[in-house]
Amino acid sequence: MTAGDGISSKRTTIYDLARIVGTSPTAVSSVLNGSWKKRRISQKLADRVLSAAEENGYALNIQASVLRREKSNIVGMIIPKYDNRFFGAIAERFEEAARAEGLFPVITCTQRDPDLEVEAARGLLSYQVDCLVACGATNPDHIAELCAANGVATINLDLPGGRAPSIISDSYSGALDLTNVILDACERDLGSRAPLVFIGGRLDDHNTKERRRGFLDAHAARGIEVPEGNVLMPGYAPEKARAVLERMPARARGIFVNSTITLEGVVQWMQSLPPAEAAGMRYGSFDYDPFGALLPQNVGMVEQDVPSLIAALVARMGDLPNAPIDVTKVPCILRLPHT
Amino acid sequence: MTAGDGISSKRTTIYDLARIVGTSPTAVSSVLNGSWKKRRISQKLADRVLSAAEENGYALNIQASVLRREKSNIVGMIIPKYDNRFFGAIAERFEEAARAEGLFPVITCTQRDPDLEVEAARGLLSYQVDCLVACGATNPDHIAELCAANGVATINLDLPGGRAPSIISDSYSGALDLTNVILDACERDLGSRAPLVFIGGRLDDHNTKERRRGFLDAHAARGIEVPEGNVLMPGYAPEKARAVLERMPARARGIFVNSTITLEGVVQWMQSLPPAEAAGMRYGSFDYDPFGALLPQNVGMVEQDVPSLIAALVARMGDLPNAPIDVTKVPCILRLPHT
DNA sequence: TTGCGATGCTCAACCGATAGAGCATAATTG
DNA sequence: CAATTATGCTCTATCGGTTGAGCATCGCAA
Repeated sequence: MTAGDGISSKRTTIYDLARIVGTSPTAVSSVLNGSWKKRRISQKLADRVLSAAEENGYALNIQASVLRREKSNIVGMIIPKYDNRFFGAIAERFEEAARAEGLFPVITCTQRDPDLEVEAARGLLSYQVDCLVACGATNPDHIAELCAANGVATINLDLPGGRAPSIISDSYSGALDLTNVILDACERDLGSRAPLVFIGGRLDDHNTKERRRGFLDAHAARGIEVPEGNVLMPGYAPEKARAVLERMPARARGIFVNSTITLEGVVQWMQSLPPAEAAGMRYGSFDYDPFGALLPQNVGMVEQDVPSLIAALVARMGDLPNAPIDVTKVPCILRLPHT
Repeated sequence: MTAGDGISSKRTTIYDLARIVGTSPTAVSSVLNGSWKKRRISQKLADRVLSAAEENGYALNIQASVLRREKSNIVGMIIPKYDNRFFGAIAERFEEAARAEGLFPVITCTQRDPDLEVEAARGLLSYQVDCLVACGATNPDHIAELCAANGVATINLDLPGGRAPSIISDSYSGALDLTNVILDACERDLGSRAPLVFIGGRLDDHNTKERRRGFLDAHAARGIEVPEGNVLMPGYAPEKARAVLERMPARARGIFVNSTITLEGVVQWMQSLPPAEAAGMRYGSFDYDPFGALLPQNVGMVEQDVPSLIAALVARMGDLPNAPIDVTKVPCILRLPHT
């Protein structure tokens, strides 16, 4: 790039191409966006425009394009974190599915911070997203209202809301199955029929509520009473889980862990115990992690079916903006250690 | 929302707010973008505009704003995957840092697919990004050329390139340290001074090359010769690693794993062995994973210092577009099992 | 030879925000 | 009191692409 090479600093526009080819900007635009057949542009002109675009490294200015069009073809997603397999897979699959639909995905992560959630949603609205997916949002209805005020449709993913269609995992059934797996393992391996300990999450969180319900029902079906102190919901953070387990008076035998993030704390805690004591424990966890699955006392993990969740999401996106405000539950996949 | 409520379907614009407040669109715009002081708008009018914006759920139309401005304040990043802690942390921290600088981050993931990488870069260019970060790109120079053609600056992250500044981890030193940790553990725990096995990655990948160099130098410093067959580079995929380990003639005692993704395959393979045999092995891995760190035979992980990488990235972004084309190496953090 | 549709293209307005220039009115100075 | 400066706002063009309307020209049939 030599000095005085003035062209390099400016992007090529359809006006440049029009001048080069000797036609109108309209013709160039219609050739480049594919509407040229409908607009009766000749094949010959189209070819000339395309090769000029190629030669000059033309790149569409989305801003200008979206500004004029009614639909942006941009779909937004807010997601809490990228620090576990579940959300990572959601993000990857969502991008993949959106691209397959000819849409442009923009994902932004909100660190589980309600304020950042709103700020991020507002940011995505600025992009004129056609649709906003609120994944694992702490207050999905607030997001939905914000979007409604801007005429943008929303869908809730992972956590349901009352103002938009929701796609969520069937946490109840998953928890029921997982509880049974852990109870069986405790009986088989440890000869214990003691009630399990439930750890992680918050009671105001829908998934935690459902999983707790499945946890309790599985015990009830066996006639095992669960003392109130066995259900610990100090949030998801590993340190919180660890602290609460350390303060627990009686020693747990079997543990139901509400998320892999919480599981980190549980495993840290177990590794701090005398090995013999830790060996007398079993646990299972919601959400799947390939390394977590390989830990010694882990007897099962419940994997959320991300491909199906995204498929359901895309289907609902097709129905927008008149989709019914309902809740779609997708079954989970129980992953047992392959022995 | 009643029928005939025509307003609900349209987004609020500065023209709407101007009409509501009884002022000009220019005044509204300058109040909302913060330039009102410079433009001598009164505090009184500013307050009225702000409350009207609040009441009407106004959201800026970025497309229009960026179209008019010279800088977009949008920074793009392409990233290979979201399926491990390293890239997850990169994405989270990058978003955080960008926002702190008043920039708008857009990240898109490319599935380690070279074509998708280019397509994604082109997509981000359409957004008029001021700067594009190519993280872990298979062909960073191609991306850099594409961007240069559009007058956009690039920075390489994680993998270096020759046409843009690069911020990478000091893989050589990290690998040297990790190799020593594993060799020590093998000698201490197993009484073995056999050369380790190196597994994962590709030789055309800069990081793999550097780590292999550190691996070999650590052996050389101890006078341990490494047979060529001990260095296995079948890519990163777990299945590839597993397959290649199964085909290995001699049994490994200590293993240097090139990434957590590869580690999945290694651990699967070890769990398929007779437990006594697996117990006689030790390994360490590049990149940190909290569960991976807790696996029994794991004697150490090298964590890339993501906060420092991002800090270096942001510093370089400030120098653009005239930043020197150099390579910044950030030291890694050795994480040992806390005994 | 006129009439009419098909073909191939151009014109002008517009999307929403912004920046420079401009224009009143009020306050201050000589 | 006129001249100047400060204050507070509005006007207009513009970014680049898209869209509906419009305008030649050509071929073909009556």
